[in-house]
Amino acid sequence: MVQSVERALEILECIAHAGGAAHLNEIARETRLKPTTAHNILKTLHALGYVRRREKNTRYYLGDRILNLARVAGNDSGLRRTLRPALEAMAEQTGETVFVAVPSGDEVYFLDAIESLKPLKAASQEGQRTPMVGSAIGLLFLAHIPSLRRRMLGPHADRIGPSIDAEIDATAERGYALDQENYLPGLNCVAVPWIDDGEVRAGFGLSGPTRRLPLETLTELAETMSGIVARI
Amino acid sequence: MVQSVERALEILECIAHAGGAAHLNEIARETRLKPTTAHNILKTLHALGYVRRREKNTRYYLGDRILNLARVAGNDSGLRRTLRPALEAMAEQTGETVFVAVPSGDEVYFLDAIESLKPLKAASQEGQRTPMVGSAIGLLFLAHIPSLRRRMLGPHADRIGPSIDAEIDATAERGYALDQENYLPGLNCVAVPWIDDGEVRAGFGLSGPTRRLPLETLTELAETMSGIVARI
DNA sequence: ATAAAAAGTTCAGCCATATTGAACTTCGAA
DNA sequence: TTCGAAGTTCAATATGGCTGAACTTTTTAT
Repeated sequence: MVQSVERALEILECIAHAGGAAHLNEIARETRLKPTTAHNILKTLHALGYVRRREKNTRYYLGDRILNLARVAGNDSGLRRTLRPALEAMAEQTGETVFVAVPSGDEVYFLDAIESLKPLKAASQEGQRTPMVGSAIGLLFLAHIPSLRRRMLGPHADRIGPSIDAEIDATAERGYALDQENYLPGLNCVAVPWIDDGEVRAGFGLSGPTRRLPLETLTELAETMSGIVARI
Repeated sequence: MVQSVERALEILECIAHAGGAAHLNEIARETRLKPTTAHNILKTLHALGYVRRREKNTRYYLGDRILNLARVAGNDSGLRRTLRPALEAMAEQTGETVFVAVPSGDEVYFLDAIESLKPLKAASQEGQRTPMVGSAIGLLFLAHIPSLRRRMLGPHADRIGPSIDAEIDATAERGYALDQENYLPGLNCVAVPWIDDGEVRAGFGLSGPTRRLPLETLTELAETMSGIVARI
């Protein structure tokens, strides 16, 4: 492991996590680097265009050059377009709030969503991010992407939550993920994977009030959703 | 400058440049690194999720984690939506092929375009990339973004083309960029900047056959386009 | 407006760390 | 199956990055 590479990327993620802009000391604290070291790396990132600064304040911003890589690495809008019909089918057939999410580093990113039309409904989280641990959709990714699981949990899985490892195993076993009021009391979720070219590229989720979605209903919905996904 | 950070990013750009996948030796050759060094850095990038590998072959691919940063750094679709009306106005008022482009690292990226309806027209380059040097739109960015100019040309500007420095100065002076058959014989272009919050975020370009677009017409078009941009 | 505090930047020396080449293993073409 | 090419590991070494102290700039408080 090349130390400074790891640190540089940690700094970039740190700025991203702070919403795209951060102060040197903020970054240094967050990454547990000495301010001087953080400064050195930021200077490099700045010189290369991956980080920028504005006249007004002393913050460090993420630079456009990152988009250079992203445009090749993958394109969200293409993916969204591909999956939209399936999402619409799910919304129609289930009547609940449904969404598409992708693993984005150590977090889950909500790519697209359709809200239920019912008076009591789960909110769309389109454009938001959520930690991997603690949601059905995150569980889904952890269960299907071994490298992610290794990176996130490693040997000290228990620190995050007891039984988390067992939960992931159960999810992997049954193929889809369930969340019964873990993410939020009163809210239940199911999530099924979209597997393309042998790997999980995205996940479809459905959430709604517990009263409408008992365990039995959730498992039925998982079947319905899997059926739709299979036809993509 | 932290050397290994620079190298790591150069490697990522190298993979991106190769279309998203590359062999170790390819990367090592391109970046002028020893294969072992490249391997070390790639191993780090791989462990962190910025680079991935597939079972089938030994190539290194760009990983999804980069999108993590890109989602915060900026979003092309938002920008495109903002600029679309202006682009449509230009298409209507000029009748030529018009486009929106952004600086993307050391290259120009074509974000959006509307093709002329005339029988002889410039092609849309939407989604493509082009070097900074050699096009009106690139000239525009070089003239308006000092840091970019420094990075691209540095002290040895003459190596790239004679008089390139003079051309950039002239572009900066008049505010918009011109290309008379430099990019392609028979093709003329104008490009005007969109300045937001004190900095160039994108550029609007127009191109068409030389016969329809003599110098005088080009300067008039620059006025027209600037007027439209000012109203964004 | 001024001063004090906080934040950011520069620098030179030292030691940890990345680099290196050589040896080894795996992959892929013939 | 063989052979050449591509990828990976390892230990030694020198390089390059880290560090703290001193300095400058920016921000906040009075």
